[in-house]
Amino acid sequence: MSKSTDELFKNVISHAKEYGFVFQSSEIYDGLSAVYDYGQNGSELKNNIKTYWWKAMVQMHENIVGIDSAIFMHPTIWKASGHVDGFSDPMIDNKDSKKRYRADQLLEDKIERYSKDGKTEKAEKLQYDMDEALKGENLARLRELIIEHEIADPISGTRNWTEVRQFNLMFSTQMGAIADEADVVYLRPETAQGIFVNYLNVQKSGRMKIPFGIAQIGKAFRNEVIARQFIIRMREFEQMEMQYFVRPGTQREWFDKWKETRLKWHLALGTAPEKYRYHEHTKLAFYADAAYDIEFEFPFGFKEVEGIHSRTNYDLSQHQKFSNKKMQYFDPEVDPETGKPYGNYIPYVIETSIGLDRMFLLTMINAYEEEDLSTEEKQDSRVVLRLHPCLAPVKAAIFPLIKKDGLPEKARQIMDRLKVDFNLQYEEKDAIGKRYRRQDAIGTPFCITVDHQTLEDDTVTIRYRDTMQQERVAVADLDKIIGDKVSWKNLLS
RNA sequence: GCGGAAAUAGCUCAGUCGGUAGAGCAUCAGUUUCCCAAACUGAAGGCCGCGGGUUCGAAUCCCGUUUUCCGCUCCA
Repeated sequence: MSKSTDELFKNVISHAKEYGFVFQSSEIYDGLSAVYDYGQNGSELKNNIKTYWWKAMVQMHENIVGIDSAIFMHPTIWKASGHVDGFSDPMIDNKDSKKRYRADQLLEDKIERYSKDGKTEKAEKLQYDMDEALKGENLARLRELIIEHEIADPISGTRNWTEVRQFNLMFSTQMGAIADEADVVYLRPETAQGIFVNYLNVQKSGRMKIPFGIAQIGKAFRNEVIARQFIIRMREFEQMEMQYFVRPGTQREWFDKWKETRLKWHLALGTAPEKYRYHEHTKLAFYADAAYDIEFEFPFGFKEVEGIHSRTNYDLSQHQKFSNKKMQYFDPEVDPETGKPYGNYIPYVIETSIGLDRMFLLTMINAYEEEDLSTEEKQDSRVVLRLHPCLAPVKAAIFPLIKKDGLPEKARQIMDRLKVDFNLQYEEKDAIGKRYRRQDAIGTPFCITVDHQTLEDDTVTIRYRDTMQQERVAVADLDKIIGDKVSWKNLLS
């Protein structure tokens, strides 16, 4: 990371706090690690990003519908999805090599070696001890076994081990008043499962025909081992996911289509294309048959913003198995090869999953500019957020040029009419130039100034954030001028 | 989780040898009425992250802890 980009990132974080975009959670109590709150401008920006996504995905596609599923779900769902077993391994670190191992894996290796060396008795004894420890979830016992059997790190060769810890990325809590094993529920680690378990409900009640999609925006929770880099990795975060259900065999074609469609969505905001790249997963997760990430070049390097995964029929098949409910879809369309309908099958799924918080950060970084406005006479600069007008938290600010002569009253009148349609701010404090700069800092695309001439001919000046140019326009035309620039048509057509 | 660094006003940061905290910007009120950070006057804002210890005395030294950043690690 070069000094200047490092500096830039720090400045964006400071700016985000100073102007009410992002605060650390529970700051007055020293903060809560890797949890953040969105402030008055941040929540507006975040909502606008959500709206852009929702409109692009749901509203613009006749065959995609949205849902809003609960964060709590039946615990068995997480067994079916692989989240319970797949990420609750006992881990141990070697302090010298700084490598992390699965404790049971280390013991298994040792058992194998005992067997090979003909020490069958020892092998059996260790196997028994280990099974007992695992069954009882006795982590301390697992560590004892590693120490007792003098297991050394294959890299460092030392036996300088940490405690054995259970890493489970899911947060759990109890449902019901009495704490009981059976009442454990998890906070969802992804929103996708809420879509899968509702797939039949939506398909039937919405009379959806394949291919169709179900979209959802919502919070997800992961108890990350380490969470850093501001809001890049948070313990509580928000995802915007769409699962697209397709006929088996067509997944590649839809995968390619969504891969392109999603990148276009990003680029429509005006981001330089070289800031984005695809990253192909070479090592695929157990449920996937293809996976690409859309990565953005953050100041600290390219990071995943969105994943497009071909999830096969893994999730639906698993839910069919665990719930004993048929997850199949009857496809009446005629297969040209056989001349018969495609019939019953479990659909394949293409997933697009974007991290809303990362998208938010990306948008802030992209928009942030420290502009040098110095002339020969004086030094001058401004911080401006060049947000797309559709995303800007405040669409326009209305200023009386001065605080008297009836100008504030006139400005209020205009404000009252426009605020029905647009999120506006009114300011009369300080010199006009300062007010302009304050709006630049939060990315407001327009500033409307009411001056003495306004009282005579009902015209105002409108000042553009990006060019700092001003124009004199009729008050009556303001709705259209602002409306045109902040219309979603600019992004969706 | 390991190693390193840091934490002082809303933001960016000073703070000497251990002697009870400052600046710039920002904020608020007033004067001024001006189209790109104007000026002037005034005000508010800090248990120096938190908890211990050493000391007559700690923002400063020591220990612990929390949070943040960097590297490694992790990320079904």
